Amino acid sequence: MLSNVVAVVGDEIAAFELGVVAEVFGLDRTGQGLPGYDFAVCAVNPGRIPTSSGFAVMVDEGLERMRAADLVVVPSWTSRDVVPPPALVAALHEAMARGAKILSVCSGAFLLASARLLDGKRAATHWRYAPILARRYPDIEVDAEVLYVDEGAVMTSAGTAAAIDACLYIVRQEHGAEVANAIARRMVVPGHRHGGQAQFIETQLPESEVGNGLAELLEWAELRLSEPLSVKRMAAQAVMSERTFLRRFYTATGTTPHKWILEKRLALAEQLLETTDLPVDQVAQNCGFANGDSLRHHFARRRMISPGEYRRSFRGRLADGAAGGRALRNEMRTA
DNA sequence: CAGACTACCCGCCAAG
DNA sequence: TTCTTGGCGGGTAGTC
Repeated sequence: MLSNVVAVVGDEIAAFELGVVAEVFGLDRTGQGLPGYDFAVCAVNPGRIPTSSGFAVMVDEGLERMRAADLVVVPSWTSRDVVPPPALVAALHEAMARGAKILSVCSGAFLLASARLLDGKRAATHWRYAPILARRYPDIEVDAEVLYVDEGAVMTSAGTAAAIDACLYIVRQEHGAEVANAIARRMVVPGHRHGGQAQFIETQLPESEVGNGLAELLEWAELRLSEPLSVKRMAAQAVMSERTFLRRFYTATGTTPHKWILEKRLALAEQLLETTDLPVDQVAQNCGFANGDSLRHHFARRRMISPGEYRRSFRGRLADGAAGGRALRNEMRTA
């Protein structure tokens, strides 16, 4: 039975992700007949820790607090490009060996991956980071389409709000659906959400306005940006004639399929340029551009800058890893 | 940069 | 009658 829950943070806190964990496990609901948890937040370096949202949190506990935990949660991990502190990795291994369950949220999967806790396992992370995680750790089977993955001892969940689903899932396993649903009601969220995180990929218009069965197709296409996406193929996927598809597409998105895909591919290219050192030709391939020239052509035309310049200016502005992580997460939050 | 080729996509229009 | 569908033509844009 999980009764002692510890959220562990690095040198920067993702406020929402930590907040979700604290809301589910840290709030005393025993007065309403719901289970109580001994909840704490601990830090690699205790003290005043800034959040990515402009305010700071006081964390008193250090890593030794993890020794009592039945469940260790990593709500996010700031420095995805930096080797994590050995003491933190050791504490995670110790917790795992002791039989504690470990849960990561969003970019927290990078910490677990770096600590080699995900080797040979399936894992989830925010959809924007999934390709990066998969590339960096070929041994991990990254699933970009689910809200969370339960591998028993280790559990990973997708971006931001998927933390709610993952935490409630844990409660449901321990205490049953009734308890989990009661907590969900208190939080005013659905007790159990179906579907993958793909449903949160930003679309041109609110989903309610993307009718005509186009919403599914947009999701489908967005997950396949690296593949050839002709009008013919998409129309077939949407089970429509090409002419009707074009009309409905324009009605739903306000743009044409070709322009929509181009914009999505450019956005993906920007992300890869910012967060990886892949050569431009490789970035182009991963984004569905025929070659580097094609990417450079469209990038220059729509962004008024070359891919190389874009990468240099981004890296120049955000030289240190922490600032880069903050910018990425802030950008993600607007998605 | 040029040229051939291909795909896109939008007006038009007949059919349901 | 009004609306939607879907085939066709061909100018334009993208690809090689």
